[in-house]
Amino acid sequence: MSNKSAPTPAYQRIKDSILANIHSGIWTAGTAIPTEMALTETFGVSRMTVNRALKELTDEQILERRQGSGTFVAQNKFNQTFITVHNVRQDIEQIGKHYHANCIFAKQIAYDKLPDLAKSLFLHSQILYEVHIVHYGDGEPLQVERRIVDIGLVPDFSRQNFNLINTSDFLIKKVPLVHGKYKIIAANCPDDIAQLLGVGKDTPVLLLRRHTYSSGLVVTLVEMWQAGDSFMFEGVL
Amino acid sequence: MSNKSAPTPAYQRIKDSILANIHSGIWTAGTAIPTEMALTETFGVSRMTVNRALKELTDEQILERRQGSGTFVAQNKFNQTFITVHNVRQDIEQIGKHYHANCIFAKQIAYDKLPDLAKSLFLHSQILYEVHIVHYGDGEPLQVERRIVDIGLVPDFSRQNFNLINTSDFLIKKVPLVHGKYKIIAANCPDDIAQLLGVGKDTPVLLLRRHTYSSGLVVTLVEMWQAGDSFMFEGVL
DNA sequence: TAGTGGTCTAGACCACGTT
DNA sequence: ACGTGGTCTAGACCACTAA
Repeated sequence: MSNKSAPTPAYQRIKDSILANIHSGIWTAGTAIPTEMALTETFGVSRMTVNRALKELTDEQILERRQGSGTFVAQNKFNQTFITVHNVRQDIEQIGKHYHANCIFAKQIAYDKLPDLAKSLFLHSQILYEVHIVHYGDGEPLQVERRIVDIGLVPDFSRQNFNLINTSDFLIKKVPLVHGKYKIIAANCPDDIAQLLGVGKDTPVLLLRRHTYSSGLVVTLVEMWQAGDSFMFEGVL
Repeated sequence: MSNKSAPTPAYQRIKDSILANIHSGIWTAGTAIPTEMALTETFGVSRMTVNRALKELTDEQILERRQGSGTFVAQNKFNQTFITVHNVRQDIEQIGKHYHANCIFAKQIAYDKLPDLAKSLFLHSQILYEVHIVHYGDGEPLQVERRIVDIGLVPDFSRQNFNLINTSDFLIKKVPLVHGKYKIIAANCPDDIAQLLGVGKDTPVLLLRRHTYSSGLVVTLVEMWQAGDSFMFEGVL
C-alpha cells in the first residue's frame, strides 16, 4: 500500500491535473470541481494528499473552498497581482551592474525638526537618526535613499558604515519580523534629489515610501527615489 | 487521543509560539529551531501537525527548511515585499467613491500602425483591437486605460460595452489562467492623457504597463495611467 | 440529515546532509 | 549510520451548508 514516491509527488500530479482542466477551459471560473472524496478515488491516494493539493491551489488563489459546500475555481487572478520589491542592491546586481553605495549624510535629528509625516509616525520616540545614501550601478546614481530610524529601538544603527552595509540588511538582523506599509508615488523630482540622481529638476521620478513597525512602534521611515526611465518595478503574475 | 478541536487549531498555536520566539528576539535570523520530532513532543501533537505549522511558516518566508539539516529562521523579509495591484474598480470603490467608466475609443487597428512595443509582442497576430477607457471616482477621472487585444484569441471582445463591463473581468472569463509581466514607470503625462485626467501637461504620472500571455501568446497589452498624487499603489508587507 | 471541507492521529518509507 | 525534513496512509471527529 505504500507509495513509491515517484519523481513527481502525488499532490503535484493532482495539482497539475486540476490546472490542466482549468487551463484548457473545461473548468471555468465558478465551476465546482470534484470533492475530496471523489479525487481520492480518482487518483488512488488518501484524502490528506488530495487535501494538500487543494489547499495549495487555494493558497495560490486558483481555487476557492467553502466548507459544507465544495471547492470552486476562483474568480480573481487578474485582479490581484503581486509586485516584488527587492533590496536595491539585489535589483542593481540583477541587471548585471556593479553595485556600490555612498552615505552622504548621517546625523541625529531632533523630533521637532522632522517633517510632518515623520512626526505623526514617531510619536513616542525622542532619539532619531537620519541617513541619506546614494545607490550606484556601474558608477551611475540609480536610487537615493532617505531614512529616519528610531535609534532608541536600534541603538547600534548610528555606528554603522553604510557605504558597506545595507540599511535594510542591518535592520532586519536587529529587528526581526517587521511589518510595514508603503506607497509608490510618481512625483516631480525635488532639486536636491535631482542633483544626486543626475537628472534635470522636475524629471518624473518614482518615490517609494515605507514605514516599518515592530511591536507596534515605527522603527524606520524610508523614502527611495529613482529616476522614472532608468529604473522600474517589475513583476510577474 | 482525539483532539477536541479547540477554538484555535493546534497548528496555529504552534505557529504563534514560533512567531513569538522570533518576535521577542529569542530566535534570530539563521537560528536553528527545534526539529519536528522535538516539537511533536513539546506540543503533544502528531508530526503531520507540526509539519503543517512549519510548512506554512516556510511558505510565508519566515522559516527556511533544509532537508537533512534542519529548520532555520529565514534571513529575508525586508528584501521581498509584495504589492497588490487590484482591479481599478475595486481600488476606486475601496476608497469609498462611486465608480463609473467611459469608453472613448474602440476600433480595430492594423498591425503596422502599432507602436513598436506592441509590434514586438503581437508578432503572430493580425486582428487587433484597441480601446481607450477612462475610469472615474465620484465623477472625477482617476485612471486612463489604453488596451490592445488580440481578438483572434478573444473574438467576442469587440462586441462588449466597456462602459458597463470591466475589460479585465471580461478577459479573465474568456482566457482563464493567464500569465503576465508588468512594469511601473514614472513618466511625464503626455498631452492626450493629461487632458483626459484633467491635469496639467508634464504632471508626473504613474504608468503601469502589462502584457498578458495565454498558452505562450500575448493576449493583451495594457497601459494604465494615473495622476501621481491622486492615486497610488499601496500594500502591506 | 447528508455531504462537504477543516483538522488531526500514529504510524510509515524515502531522499538528503552530516558525521 | 544516523537524524533531518518530504511525503503518504487509512482511518477519525468536527463545523459548516444545503436540502
